[in-house]
Amino acid sequence: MKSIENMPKTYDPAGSEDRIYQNWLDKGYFHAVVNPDKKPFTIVIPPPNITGQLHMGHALDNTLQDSIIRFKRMQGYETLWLPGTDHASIATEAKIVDKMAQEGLKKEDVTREQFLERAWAWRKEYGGRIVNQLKKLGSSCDWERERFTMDEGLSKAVTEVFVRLYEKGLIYKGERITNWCPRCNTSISDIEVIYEEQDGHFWYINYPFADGSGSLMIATTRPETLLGDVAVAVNPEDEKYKDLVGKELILPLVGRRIPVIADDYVELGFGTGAVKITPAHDPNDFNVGARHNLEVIQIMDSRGVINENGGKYCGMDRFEARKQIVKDLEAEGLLVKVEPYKHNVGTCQRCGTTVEPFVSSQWYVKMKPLAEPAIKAVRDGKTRFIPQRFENIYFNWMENIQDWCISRQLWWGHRIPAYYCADCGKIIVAREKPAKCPDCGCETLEQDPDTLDTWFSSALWPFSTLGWPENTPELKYFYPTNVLVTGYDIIFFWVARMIFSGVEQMGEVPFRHVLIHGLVRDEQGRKMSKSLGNGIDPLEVIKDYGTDALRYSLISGNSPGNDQRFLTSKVEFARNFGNKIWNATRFVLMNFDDGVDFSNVDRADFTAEDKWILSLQNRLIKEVTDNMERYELGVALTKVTDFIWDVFCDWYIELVKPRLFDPENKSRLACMYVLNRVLVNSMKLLHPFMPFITEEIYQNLIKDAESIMISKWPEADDSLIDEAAEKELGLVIESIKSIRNIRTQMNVPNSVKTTVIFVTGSENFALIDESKGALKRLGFAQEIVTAEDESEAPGDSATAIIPGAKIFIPLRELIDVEKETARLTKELENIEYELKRVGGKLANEGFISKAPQRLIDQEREKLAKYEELRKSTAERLEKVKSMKELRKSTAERLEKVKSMKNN
RNA sequence: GGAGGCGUAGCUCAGCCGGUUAGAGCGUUCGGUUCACAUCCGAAAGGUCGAGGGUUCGAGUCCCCCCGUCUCCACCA
Repeated sequence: MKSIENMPKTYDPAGSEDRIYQNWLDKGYFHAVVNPDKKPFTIVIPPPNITGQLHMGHALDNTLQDSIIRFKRMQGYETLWLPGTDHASIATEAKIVDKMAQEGLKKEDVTREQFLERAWAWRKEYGGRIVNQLKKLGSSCDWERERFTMDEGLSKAVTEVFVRLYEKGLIYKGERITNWCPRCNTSISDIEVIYEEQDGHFWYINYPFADGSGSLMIATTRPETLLGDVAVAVNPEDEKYKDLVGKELILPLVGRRIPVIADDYVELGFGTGAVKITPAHDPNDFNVGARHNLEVIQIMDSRGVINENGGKYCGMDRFEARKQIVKDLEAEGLLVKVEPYKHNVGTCQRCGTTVEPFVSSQWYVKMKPLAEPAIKAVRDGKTRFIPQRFENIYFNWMENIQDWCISRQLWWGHRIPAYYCADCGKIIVAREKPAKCPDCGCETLEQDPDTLDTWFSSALWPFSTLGWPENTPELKYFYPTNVLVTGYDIIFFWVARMIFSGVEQMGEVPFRHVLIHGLVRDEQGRKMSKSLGNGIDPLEVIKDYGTDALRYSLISGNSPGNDQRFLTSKVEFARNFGNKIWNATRFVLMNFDDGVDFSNVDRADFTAEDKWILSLQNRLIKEVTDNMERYELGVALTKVTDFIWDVFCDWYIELVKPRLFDPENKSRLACMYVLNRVLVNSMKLLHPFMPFITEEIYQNLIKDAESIMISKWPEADDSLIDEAAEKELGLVIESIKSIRNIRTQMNVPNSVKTTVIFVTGSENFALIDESKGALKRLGFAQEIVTAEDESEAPGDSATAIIPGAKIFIPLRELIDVEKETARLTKELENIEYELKRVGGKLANEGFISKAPQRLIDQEREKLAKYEELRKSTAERLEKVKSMKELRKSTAERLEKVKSMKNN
C-alpha cells in the first residue's frame, strides 16, 4: 500500500475531479441498458433550457438526482438517469432576436427559414454549455441517451399527441380573449402571467346620458380601454341605478352611444357601482359582452399600440394613450377625481411587460377530461408527492383548471400540425401535410404559422425520450419512471402536465414519486436574481471549494420542499469534512503494514471497541439505507457525517492507536481490518453525496479497485449488532469524557499526567484493563488503577460518578475544593431533577397501565441508576465539603501562626 | 377571498410514525504545536421548542385558536 504517497496533507478537488469524471465516462458506468435480470430505476432530468446557465437551483436539483441515482445504482438497480435540454421557445427566440438586434436586424427582416437557421446555429453553439456544467457537478447521466425537445423523435411525439388530442376533440381552435405579451408579441398561457402588486390609480370618469339628463360615473384603472367600451354595467339589484338600465350614454372622447346594462358581475358597493365594459380588452368584460351580445371592438394591435378604432389616439402606445386620454377627459370636465390605488397587474413571466388581454384566434387543450383521470391517479396514490402537502397544490390547480392556450406566435418551436385549405378554409390536422383538401380537393394548403407552447413538448418528456410513439424496449422497461425531482415552482408548468399526458397517452402515470425541493436563497434569505445581482455561481463555488463541498452544502441540513439559504460557512464546513476523511484515510494507510492481508483475520481478536464500531456502523447502514429510500437525503447525510467524524475519527481511531502502534499487539491485524472495513463502508455510504473524494479514497484504499460508484451498497449484518459492546464502550467513553471534564475544570494542563482510579464492579474490571491504553492516552493518565473499594482512593481526589464506575483523580494541591463542590452540587441537582421526573412517571397510574412495557422497564432501570448515582454523589459531596472545612481550618491555623510570628 | 409553509441556542437549520436529560454547523468562552488532519483536537456556556387552550399515561411532534412572517392560487372594474 504505497497509495499514501499520492495523498498530500490536504485534499485537492481540482486535481481529481475532471480526471475521475472522465474515467467514469470512459468506462461507461453511466450507461443503462434494457436488462431483464435487473430491476430498473429511472429518473428523467428536468431538461434545462438551452439558453440556461447553471445556477444554484440546477445545482440543487441535479445533486439530489445524482445522489439518488448513485445510491440506486450501488444497490444493484439498472439505473437510468436520462438527460437532455429544452428548446425553450420563447426564451431562445428572445435571445436570437437580441442577437439580431446587435446586427441592426429585426425579426421581420428575415424569413422564417433564415430565422430558424440562426436559432439552430445558436443551439449548436450554446446549447451544450449547460450540459458541460452539469458534468462539472458530477452528474452521472446516461449521456448516450441525451435528448433535445426538438429532436426528430420528440417532435414526432409532439405531432402525434396533438393529432390524437384533436381527433378526440380535446384540442380546438377558438377566438377568445387570452393573455398577450405585447413585447414578446405572442399569446401566453394563464400560468405564464405573474401578478404583481403595483401602485396605480383609480380614475373616476363621468359618462353623460344621451338624453342630456346628467351623467353616470364609472371608475377605471385603465382609462385607455375606454376607447373600446360598448356598455356600462350595473348590478341588477342596485337600487341606485335600477331606473337607468336600458338608457344610453355617450362614450366620452369617442361619441359612441352605449347602453347601460344590468349584470351580476358588477359587485354591489365596490367603486361607483357602475362598470365600463370593454369586451376586447378585459376577460371579465369579454364574458359580460358575450352574455349581452355586445360588439367586440379591438382598439390595440398585438404590440399594444392603439389602432384605427382608437380615432385620434391611433398610433400611440397604450400607456402614452392613457396619459393623453386622461388629459383630454380633464379638459372636457369629465374627469371627476383620481385616487391612488394599489392593484395587481399581470406581467409576462418571461420579460416582465404588462400583459394585455387580447382577443385572438388560438389553439386550446380542453382540460377537464384530461384533468379528471390525472387527479384520480394521484388520489389513488399512483404518484406520490414528497412532501405530501404539495398534492393539495396539485389538486387545487387541477380541479379548477382552465383550458390551456397552447399556440404561440413564435417561430422557434414545434409548428402546429394544422393545415388550412386556401380555397374552402377547411382545417386539416394531420401527422403529415396532406396533398390536397379532402373537401374541395384544392392542392394549396398552408400550415398554421404558430408554434406550440414549450411546455407542450416538456409534458411528454418521460415517454417521448424513451422512444414513444414507437413501442421501444426502453419504453417498456424504463417507463413509468421512479422519481421526478424538481422545484415547487414548476408543479403547474410541468409536473401536472406530465401527469395528465402520461395518463392519457401511456395509460400510466409518468413517475411514482415527485420529490419537491425548495429554492436556494442568498445568505439573507432573498431570492437569487439577476436584477438583484445576488446570485452565486455554482461553478465559482466548485472552483474554490470543490464539487463535493458544494453538493454537500446543498443536501445537508434541509428537508424536502423547504427553501434554504446558501451559506458559505456551510460550504467551508463541507470542504473541511472532505479534508477530514482524506486525512483519516491517510492515517489508516500510513499504519497499514505493506501488503497487509485480511484473509486470516481472527474474529476472536476483536476487542470491545472493534465490536462497538462494527455494531454502530451496522445500525448506521440500516438507518441511512432507510432514509435514502424515503428520499430523506439531508438526514442520511447528517448521520453519515456524524458517524465518520465523531464515531470513527474522534473515538475509534483514537482508541485504537495504542494497539496500532504496538507491533507486538496480537489484535493489531484485527484492528487494521476493522479500520479498513469501516472506512470503506463509510465511503460507500457517503459516495452518493460526495462522489469524487470518495472515489479517490476508495482507489487509494483498495488495490486494483474498479470504482466505488459500481461497488455494492453496504448491507447491514445483524450478527454484528452488539449491545454489550455498545454498553461497554459507552462506559469507556463516558469515563474519558469525565476525566477530561475534570481536568479542564481544574485547569490541569495536558502536560501533567495524573493517576486515575476506577472503582467499579468486578464485571467491568476486565474492560478497564483492556482499555488502559486508550484511557491513558485520551485521559492524559500516567496510570490507570482499578480498585474494589473507594477507600483506596486518596481524599484529595476529584471525582466523577457515572453509571457503572466511580472515577477518582488524585490532584493534591491542584484540586480546587470550591470548584469541585460546585461541580458535584450541580451534578446532584441534575440527578435529583431526573429522579423527580422519572419517579413521577412511574408513580403515574396511567403510565404504568398504558405505556408499553418496554418503556416502563426502561424508566425503572433509569430510576435505579439515578438512585445509585444520587447516593454516591451525595456521599462524595459530603466528603469534599468536609475536606473544604479541613483546608479552611488549616489555612486559618497558618494565618494564626503567621500573625503570632509577626507579633 | 381561498390554500399552505415557517416561527426550536446569538445566526442558519435538523428533529420521520407522539416515548432517553431537544440536536448539528457557524459564532462565543476557555485550553491545547507528541508523528492523519490547525480545513485540527479537547472542555464549556447558551433553548419555559412564538402565545394560549385541548387530546393523551406522555406533546417540539396531533387538534383548535391567536400573533408574527413568507409563499402559492384566485383576482373586483
